[in-house]
Formats: sequence, structure tokens, C-alpha cells
Amino acid sequence: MNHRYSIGQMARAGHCQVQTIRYYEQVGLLKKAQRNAGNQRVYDQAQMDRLKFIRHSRELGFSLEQIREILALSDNPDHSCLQVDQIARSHLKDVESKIERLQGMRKELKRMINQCSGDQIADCRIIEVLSNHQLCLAREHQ
Amino acid sequence: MNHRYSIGQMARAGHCQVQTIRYYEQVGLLKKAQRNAGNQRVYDQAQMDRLKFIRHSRELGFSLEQIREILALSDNPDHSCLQVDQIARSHLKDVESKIERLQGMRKELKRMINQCSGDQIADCRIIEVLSNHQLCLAREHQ
DNA sequence: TTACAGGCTACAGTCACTGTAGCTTCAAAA
DNA sequence: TTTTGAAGCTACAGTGACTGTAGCCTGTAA
Repeated sequence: MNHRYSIGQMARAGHCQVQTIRYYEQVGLLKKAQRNAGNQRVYDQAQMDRLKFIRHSRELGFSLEQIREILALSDNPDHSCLQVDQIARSHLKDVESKIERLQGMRKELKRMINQCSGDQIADCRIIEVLSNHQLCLAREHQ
Repeated sequence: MNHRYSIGQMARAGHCQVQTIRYYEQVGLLKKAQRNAGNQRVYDQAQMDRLKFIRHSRELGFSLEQIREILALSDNPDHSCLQVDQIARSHLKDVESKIERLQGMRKELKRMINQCSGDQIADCRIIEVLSNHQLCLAREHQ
């Protein structure tokens, strides 16, 4: 079948806003869409699939640059997927270090909040900890 | 003692760049610094402490807006620290939901990578999963 | 005196969108 | 057939928290 989609249908399918699709076109992640008589964008199934690929990759946290690379690599079906693998692994590392960083924050925030008496600012443990790095457990500067 | 600091000394102590301090001044988080005869910024201990407060809060992930609020509240030592507590708790919630989101990504990325044979693009599991949301375990749209 | 590190302003760029203003087009109802 | 309202269009500014650049000026140690 020979589906045609409006930009609104694309947006709904890609769980994104209409502007986002226009933005992807502008930065060259989606190629310039064909237009109908009234200058409105019209998409086919291939463009729809490409958008879904991009959106799914974004949900997994890949940057637009990484997605651009993966899309370029995936144009060569005979090519080894080693590079794709490397991009994914390096992104996984990024995600893991973000998790660690956030877990450090969580620990310290919880500690701070639990010590807070809800009393006067003058005795507020939260402000005290924020004021004084020495009071903070997780204070390595990486 | 009556310490005076240059912007470079402030930056080193706050583990940030010189531009960052000028930026904080520009957006009103630090008040306009005094200047020496040659128009260079000169800081005192109070400004140094304020910068450290800001930087430590940033390390814990607070936004500049939240920091601005906390600083305003902490000017009133008699005031209850309930609001400070609320800001901290709401930030903790944010951090926790970011952790959850990243853990979902990590899980899916690991699954994808483990299934990848390192073979041809045509059979690449990573590209396949990215192409097809149905193949993804963590696919709730929150 | 001479290097050169450090500081100054002003402004553009980053990332990935999101929002706005002021239009035009499309499709269904009256 | 007209009208209404949703959907689409372009162009541009704004977001957050910086970071980088260009082209100057100032301070300090050799």
C-alpha cells in the first residue's frame, strides 16, 4: 500500500510535536518532504519509519548526532555493524555515569531532608549543608 | 580577616569557570561585584560563600531558579524552613524520576547490545530494535 | 621593559526542541 | 455553497546553564 501522511499524523505516530518534525527536516535528519498543491508536507511510509526510528532512539537517549551516524551507517546493509555497536556501547556508558551521578545526588538530598527539623531557617540543615561542602558526604569532584 | 578575591580565585574555589561567575552576576544570582582601579572584579568572603553555596547546590542538581528561591528564603533566619524543605523534596522527586528513566534506558540498551552479533548491518539487532518500537521492552509512553 | 597570565565587554553558539505571530489551506457541517 | 475551525505554513525568538570567541586592557614577575 502507498500510504500518505500529513505532518499531524506523523507527529501523533512519533509521539512528538509537529514543530519537532519540521525541526528534524531543518537539521537534515528527515529529508525535505514533498508538498501538496497547498504547500503542505506529505510523507510516505519510508519517512514515517525513519521518524519512528529517530523518535525511538531519542527515547533511549541517543543524541541527534548519534542518530544521524547510525542512520548513515544503516544505509549500507553489507557493512559491519561494529560502529553501530560502538555508538550504542558508548551511549550506555554515558547513561550509566548519569545514573551514578544522580544516585549520588539522591543519597545526599535524602540525608539533608531527613535531618531537617522543619524549624527555623537559622537552624535549617538543608541550608547548612548547601552552604558548607564539608558537610556533604558525596563531595568528590570528578 | 578581610579577604579579597579575584574572579580567578573565586572560580578555582567554586570549581567553575570565570565566565560562569560573570554569568551568575549577569542573571542576578551574585550581586554586582566591586571593581578595583583597573575595572577588575574584587570579591569578599560573603560573595565567596555565596558562590560556594550556588556551586554546591548545582552539584546536587538544583536549578538556578530553585537556588535563587532558597537564597531568598535563607535571608530570613526567623522564617520557617518549610519552603526550603519543599523545594528540596520536589527536587529529590525529580532526581528519582530521572534515575528511573535512565534505568529503563540502560536495561533496553544492554538488551540490544547483548543481542548484537557484531555482524552485518542487515542483521543488526540494534538497528532492528531502534526501527521497531514493538521489539522494545520498555515502551510505555509516560 | 617586556612578556604573558589574567581580566574586561559584547556577542554568538550549544542542544533539542518549544512557543509565538500572523498568515493560508483543508475538510466537514450548515 | 458558504462558513467555521482545525490544521498547516514561515520566520523568528526563547529555553537553561553555561561555553567559546574576538579584540581589547591590566597586573605582575623576571
